Amino acid sequence: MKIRTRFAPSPTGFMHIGNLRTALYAYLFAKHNDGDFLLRIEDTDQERYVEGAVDLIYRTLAAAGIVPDESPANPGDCGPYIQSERKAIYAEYAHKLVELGGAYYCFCSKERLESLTDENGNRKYDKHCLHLPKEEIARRLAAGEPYVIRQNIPTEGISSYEDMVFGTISVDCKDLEDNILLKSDGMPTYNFANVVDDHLMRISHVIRGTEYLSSTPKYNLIYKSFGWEPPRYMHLPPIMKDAQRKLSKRYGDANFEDFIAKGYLPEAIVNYIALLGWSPGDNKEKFSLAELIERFSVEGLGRSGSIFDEEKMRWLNGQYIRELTKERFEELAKPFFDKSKIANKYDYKKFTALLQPRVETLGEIPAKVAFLAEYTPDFDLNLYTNKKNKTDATLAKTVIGISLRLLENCGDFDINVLHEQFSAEAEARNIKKGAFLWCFRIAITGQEVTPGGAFEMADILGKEECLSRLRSQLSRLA
RNA sequence: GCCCUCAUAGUCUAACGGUUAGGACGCUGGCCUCUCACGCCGGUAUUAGGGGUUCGAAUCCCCUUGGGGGUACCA
Repeated sequence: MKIRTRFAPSPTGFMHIGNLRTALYAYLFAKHNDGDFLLRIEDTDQERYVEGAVDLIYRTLAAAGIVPDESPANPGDCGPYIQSERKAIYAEYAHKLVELGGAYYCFCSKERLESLTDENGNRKYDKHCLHLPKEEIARRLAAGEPYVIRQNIPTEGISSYEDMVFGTISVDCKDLEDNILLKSDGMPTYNFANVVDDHLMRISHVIRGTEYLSSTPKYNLIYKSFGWEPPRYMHLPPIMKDAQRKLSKRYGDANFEDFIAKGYLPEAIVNYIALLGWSPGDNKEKFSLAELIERFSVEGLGRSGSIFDEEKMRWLNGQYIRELTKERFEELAKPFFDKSKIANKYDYKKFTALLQPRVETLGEIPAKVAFLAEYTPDFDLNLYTNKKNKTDATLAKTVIGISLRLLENCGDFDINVLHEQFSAEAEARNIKKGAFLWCFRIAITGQEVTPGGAFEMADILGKEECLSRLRSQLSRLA
């Protein structure tokens, strides 16, 4: 039998890292086994539907490199792939399930349901409508009375299954309730839709979050009533924001698009989340999507929740940035330069070579280059003092004088040539190279820390700017 | 409350009865070096607690504690 997995999000908002990871694992498992991966939209709760959410799901999967074999946009033979468009299918199967004895009509009012609440605030449906006479049911149905269809859970017995991650899960039927399968608006609940769809779409392995771990026996009872073979299950532990809170869609925690906007690379995000809850078994940390498909295994899945750690993802992202070709980095960095204070000033390309080993996310670029636009000649003179290189303002004055003369007399503004001239001059004057360059760099940047050395800074600034800055410094040191 | 479930450093994880408990992030010391960064070398820190079983337990069993999930006309 062909392996078929699915990602079945409900379009209710952001795609956070947890949702993406579920999709990723379902995709990896399918592809590792030469199977199909499908996308199904679970929009049976119209109240929670969020405009644009479906689009976001497509965009996110695409950015992550996850391509569904079947989806609403690219249907196979199991369509429609949007649950709200499958209403008639659910109704048909719900009524069939009633005939099979696995479900029954319920006409109970909200008030009656509420009256079932006990002193502890717990409520469990009492199967009242299960015992309604056939004729009464037919009459009320014919009269157009609103109804729901409930699952008829056996009053005794144990339902269990073998989860591929957690092992045997057993639940006593008496702890289960006759849940609503088909709502009064004719829409199915998740409890029913997931069963019908997974069966009809020939899903072989259901991969989803642990929130369904203990309700799966209940779903298997439905498969049983229909006489269907249930799929295999892999439940995934949650990704946490901290020790006690799950990542939340509602608050936009750790959402994919935000990370992209902050300058994370999709490959790095995918790599990071793949390792959040799955281990290859060895110490390898960097994986391309293709390698993940190759290596993915159920044995590597963990059973406890994992806290999302942006620090580590940032580090991984840095690794990816450093491996980018120069051209690719320039391309990716450009929008961030355009957003910075030096937008359209200086030569971006001269800067990208300096920045590539110095940023872990592209979003750090604007802050790293801002100083160029913020030069003020009256910066703190103490910057000229550097213990290790034994420099101070007095030495700086000498160095600036020499530098100015060299720069004024140079023909081409070639930093390699200048570098030699500066070195020779420093040596002749018995000034240590480190000291010389420290003073020079401070003079032209006004910054203690710069993303690059003195000559690299000079190269970016250009001859005229260097001259003007050096002159301003010479005059204040005079 | 009841049911399901989880538990190795601050974080992600390896070990599937026998290792000085391994790797990574973080933090930190050093090297490199014109500052910063990259890179390289080193260090720090872990089996939640208590009982068993066993020659031997992070690993198996029980209890406790703590965490997560479910208990909806949400998914």
